[in-house]
Amino acid sequence: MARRGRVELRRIEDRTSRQVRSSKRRAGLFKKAFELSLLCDAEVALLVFSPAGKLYEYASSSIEGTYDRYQQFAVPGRNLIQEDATVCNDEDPSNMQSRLGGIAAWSLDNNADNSDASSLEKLEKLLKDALRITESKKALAKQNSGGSTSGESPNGPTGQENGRNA
Amino acid sequence: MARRGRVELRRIEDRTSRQVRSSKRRAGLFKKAFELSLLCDAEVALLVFSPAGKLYEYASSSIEGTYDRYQQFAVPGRNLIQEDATVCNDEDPSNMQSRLGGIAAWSLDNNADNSDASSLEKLEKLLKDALRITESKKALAKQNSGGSTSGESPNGPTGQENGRNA
DNA sequence: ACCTATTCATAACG
DNA sequence: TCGTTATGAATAGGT
Repeated sequence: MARRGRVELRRIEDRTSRQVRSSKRRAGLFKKAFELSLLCDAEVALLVFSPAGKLYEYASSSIEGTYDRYQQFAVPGRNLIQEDATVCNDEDPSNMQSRLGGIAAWSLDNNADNSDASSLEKLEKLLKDALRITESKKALAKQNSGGSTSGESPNGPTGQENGRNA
Repeated sequence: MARRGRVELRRIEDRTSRQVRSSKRRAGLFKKAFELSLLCDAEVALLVFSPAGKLYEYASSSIEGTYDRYQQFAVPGRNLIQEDATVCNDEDPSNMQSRLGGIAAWSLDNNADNSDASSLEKLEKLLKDALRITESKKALAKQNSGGSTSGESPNGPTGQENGRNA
């Protein structure tokens, strides 16, 4: 009733089995990607094309944005804003945060499957609430006219992947 | 000597701990990505920026190539999402999941200072997209298009991997 | 789709 | 940072 042995590291030949595996593993992969971005404050972009040519995507911010950043890394002529990576901030539970937390929880709970009608209605409410708050905050931000661009903490070296650094 | 309980679904506050887990989870994520591409013959592209701004990448073929495919795939659909259900012959649970993941990520990324206009607009877009999908799904009720009818697709066995993980 | 046995991933430590 | 180990998490296969 379970795996007999270790997972074979080659392409699954059986079509049905491969499709089932694909769904499950994809869901797992997306969850892991989300958790990494959440727990470790990383910017993650993930694209998956199934053999059938179907697109699945995840991005902690946006695919385009992250890809842009990636390209900047690859091009030496581009200067990156260099700031220290001392980003240890706290939490600020706000009304918005509560709404978003609900959404996040829903998201994780319904990881692989979300075709349930009642769940969708609940989600819809969460989304509408969050949107309303967003609009309000946006209006307020305009009044203050204070716009600090989003900035992470880019470090220097180009195209470095697996390295230790400080 | 091990996990005392379940994993907290919150940003890791302790800096050292966060970095250690980041490394481990990143490695795990890359491994999963590799396995998915290999076992299920999927095309996978994964970009991760650590909070320190370091780039980690994995692609079963190439980042550029997959992103290219993504653009061709995603852009046409983006303009016509709200069309009649006839256009949406591809039910995509992960798409919703991705958007929600993005929202959740935004949530923890920006809750401390969500007075930034551009960030708010980004969130607004995420919310609206998610809402739209929710509405569509609700309207479609429990109609299931059956996913991929037959599996295989004109995708060559691209079993390459640039991964650098153990 | 759901369940269960088993492997896998990984948090806490040394 | 590396290795070990106990425990939670993911998941292959069956139902």
